[in-house]
Amino acid sequence: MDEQSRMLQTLAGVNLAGHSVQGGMALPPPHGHDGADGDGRKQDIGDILHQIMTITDQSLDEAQAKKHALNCHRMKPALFSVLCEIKEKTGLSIRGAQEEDPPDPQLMRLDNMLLAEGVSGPEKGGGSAAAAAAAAASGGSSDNSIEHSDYRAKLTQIRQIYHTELEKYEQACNEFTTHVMNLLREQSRTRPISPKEIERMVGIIHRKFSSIQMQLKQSTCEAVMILRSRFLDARRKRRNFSKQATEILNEYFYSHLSNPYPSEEAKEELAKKCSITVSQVSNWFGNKRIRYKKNIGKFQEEANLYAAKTAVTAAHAVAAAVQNNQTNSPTTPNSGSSGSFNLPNSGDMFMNMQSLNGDSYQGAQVGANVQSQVDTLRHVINQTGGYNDGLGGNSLYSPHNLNANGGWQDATTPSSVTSPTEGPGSVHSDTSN
DNA sequence: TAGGATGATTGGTG
DNA sequence: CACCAATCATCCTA
Repeated sequence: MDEQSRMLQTLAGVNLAGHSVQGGMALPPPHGHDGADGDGRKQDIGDILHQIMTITDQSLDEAQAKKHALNCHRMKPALFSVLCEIKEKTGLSIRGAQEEDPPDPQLMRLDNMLLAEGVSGPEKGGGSAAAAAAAAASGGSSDNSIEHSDYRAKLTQIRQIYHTELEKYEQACNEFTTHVMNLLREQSRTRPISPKEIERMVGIIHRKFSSIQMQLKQSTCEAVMILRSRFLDARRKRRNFSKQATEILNEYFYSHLSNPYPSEEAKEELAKKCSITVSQVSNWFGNKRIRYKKNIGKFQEEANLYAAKTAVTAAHAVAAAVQNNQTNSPTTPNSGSSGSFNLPNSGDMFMNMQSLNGDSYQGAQVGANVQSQVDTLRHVINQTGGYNDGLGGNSLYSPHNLNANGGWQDATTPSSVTSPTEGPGSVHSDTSN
């Protein structure tokens, strides 16, 4: 143990003793005398250390004055060199303890996500990928643009908040780092502080701030996730179909009440006509079948309404077809014998009626369905007698096609005469219910 | 604002 | 895989 270490130990002992004795008492007056003897020297050093220890208790001006006094003290160089030596020894362990900080995987994940969501990264077109994903997920309905602009607006809002906060954090981090560096530089006059140490301290500060940044990124990610789920969850953004679409679907449903299972082609056509997706058509029919079956009475009026509509349409169709027959050909292609609905194309009365009305259902064959339409018309007209007591169960669209189990009867077997539109041959459903 | 209407989802079935 | 039945979540209207 060298002379300086011994001195330090002595100093420490004096300091502790002095501190414990003096406690919170006022500082002793600064010593200006020349401590030639050992006791005086001890006292001197004790005072210095005491001043260091109590410096935090003092006011700023007082501290500055004391600091200045310390810096100017004749013992300062000696003390400084002692501290340098100690630092040199402990410095190794500090350097050894300095860990390389690899990129935080979680932070990387958050960064990637924010980039993917368009929150971070280039400003222009931010979130367009997410919006496109939203478009794909929502089935491409017509009001998507409104949804997307809303989504984008909210995303922009999040982005702005994120960037503002990030900027604030960075600014605060820089300010704090500068402040700490100034402090350290200032302190380096009294105690040995190497540039490496300052660097290390800056590193610590940056790590602390980056952990705050990570929290910011995390909460931003959460906000984006909530936004996404809100916009992508179809349940949340449920929109009623347009009146026209509902009309078209209902017309099909009630005109195929004996077997309300549209084929894949029919679904596609309906989807096109209603500007909805095929799966929406399937959903609609699924819901409609269930709800109709559950509460037939409730749907009676609706059924009658659409039956009347169908009747009018059918009348027009028949008139047109008959006229067509008279003027063009004595025989109707594909019409088959009376009562035969074995139409190769569709047998889909509704579809063909639509065609006759000038709509563009593909594959419709006017002549092929004359018989079916005539039958339909006949059924409808016959049924009008039951209209008055519709609620009595003898109405236009009695659910005679529902079997005992509550399911629709197998349409391949002749169904109830109350079926207004379809004969056995008209089955075209994609199901075997 | 309550309650019905309605589109979508989920779990089970054949 | 299509369908049923139940259920959810939102819309709409009195």
